[in-house]
Amino acid sequence: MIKQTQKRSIETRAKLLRTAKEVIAAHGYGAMRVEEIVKTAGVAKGTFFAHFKDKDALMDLIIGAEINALLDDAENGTDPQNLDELVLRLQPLMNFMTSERYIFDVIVRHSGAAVKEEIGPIAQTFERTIVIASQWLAKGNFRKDVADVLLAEGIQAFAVQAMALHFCAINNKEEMHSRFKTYLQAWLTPSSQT
Amino acid sequence: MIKQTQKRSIETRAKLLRTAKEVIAAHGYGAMRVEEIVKTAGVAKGTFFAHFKDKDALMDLIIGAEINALLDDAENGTDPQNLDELVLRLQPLMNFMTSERYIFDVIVRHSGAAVKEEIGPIAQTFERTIVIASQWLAKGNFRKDVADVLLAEGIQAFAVQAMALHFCAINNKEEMHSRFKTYLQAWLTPSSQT
DNA sequence: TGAAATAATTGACCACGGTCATAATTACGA
DNA sequence: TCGTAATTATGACCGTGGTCAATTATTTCA
Repeated sequence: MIKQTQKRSIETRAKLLRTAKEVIAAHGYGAMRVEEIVKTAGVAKGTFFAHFKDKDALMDLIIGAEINALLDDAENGTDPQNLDELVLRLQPLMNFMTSERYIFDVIVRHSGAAVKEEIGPIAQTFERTIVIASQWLAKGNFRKDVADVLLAEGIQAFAVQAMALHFCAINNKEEMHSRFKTYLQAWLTPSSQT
Repeated sequence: MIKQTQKRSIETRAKLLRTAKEVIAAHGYGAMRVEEIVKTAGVAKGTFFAHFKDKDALMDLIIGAEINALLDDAENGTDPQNLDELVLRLQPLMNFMTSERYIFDVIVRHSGAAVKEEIGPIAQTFERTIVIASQWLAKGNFRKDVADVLLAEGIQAFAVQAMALHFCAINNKEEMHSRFKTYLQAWLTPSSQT
């Protein structure tokens, strides 16, 4: 049986998404309430859950889209050739991911796919990041004794670590990036150590 | 003004903790309900929140204690001298952390301290892990071109990465450990690569 | 010992995510 | 154009974490 999606349904979904983005723009991600969205959009609460599995799924969608936009930016321009350029290129991404504690939590929760068949938007951006980073590594002036994909996964691991530590009250945004650089220096250019 | 804690209060808190552990033992961490605990313990719901900031704080306490016990085990015996021994020594810890999706989420949420002054139990175990691991690294046959503490932080980052990827339906427990080993090989013994 | 001060407990109440039987709307064949 | 089936929307309702003014228990001290 082929399910026919009615035009009405598509419009409702679009309206919910639009409203969600407005609410988020106004009050931030963590303050987003399903009840506020449905009230603002003028639909019943049940309608929301007919369109999105749960609140987290909506967040996955919206945050995933934001990350993708930032990855688009990161892909533009000449490939980073060294450590500083690499760290700099990833700064907007990490800044967004740490702009709210709630965002970081959602991202970590969705960074691994729940089911093989259905990889969520955020999990897809993680895979995309690996692809992009390993291409940079292949062309740039980095360690060559291990596979680029493995190196890229390491970059991701260190980025998560630096971001997680950022949420200690002691650490600020600047420390996050410099810590990240320290990690990558040891990871990507081991021979350059003194 | 010195706040005096009454004996009654200490007993109530102990009863809540005991009951919580029983409930968890019976149904798992993720299925733990505050309402079930207070009902079983025979106290009002408000009493629970007079003793613990929120449900997460209780989890922080109980899971932190469990991790500490596993770290005690890991500290015993001769220090791991090579990669295989290191990975093997950390297996019980990683197995516990990934035994439930909910546990891993709680751990990640608490791995960074929220406030400088008050570092929670789980965050403390993360610091303790760094100390233990860097001592192993100092004595064992591992890379010496960077500080042991930095290397230890990397181990933690890769462990988290391996555990996060474990929750993809595709990956099983065995893959988690072998993936972890692959990471550590590139991280701890870069010169050994072909 | 009794009354005031402090500590601990209570449970009705709220917030908010999520469910589901029912109703309304739309699509489609005759 | 009507009747029927499929799709979508509705909102009362539930589960559960968390709050707080009121009540009860305990301590202090004259």
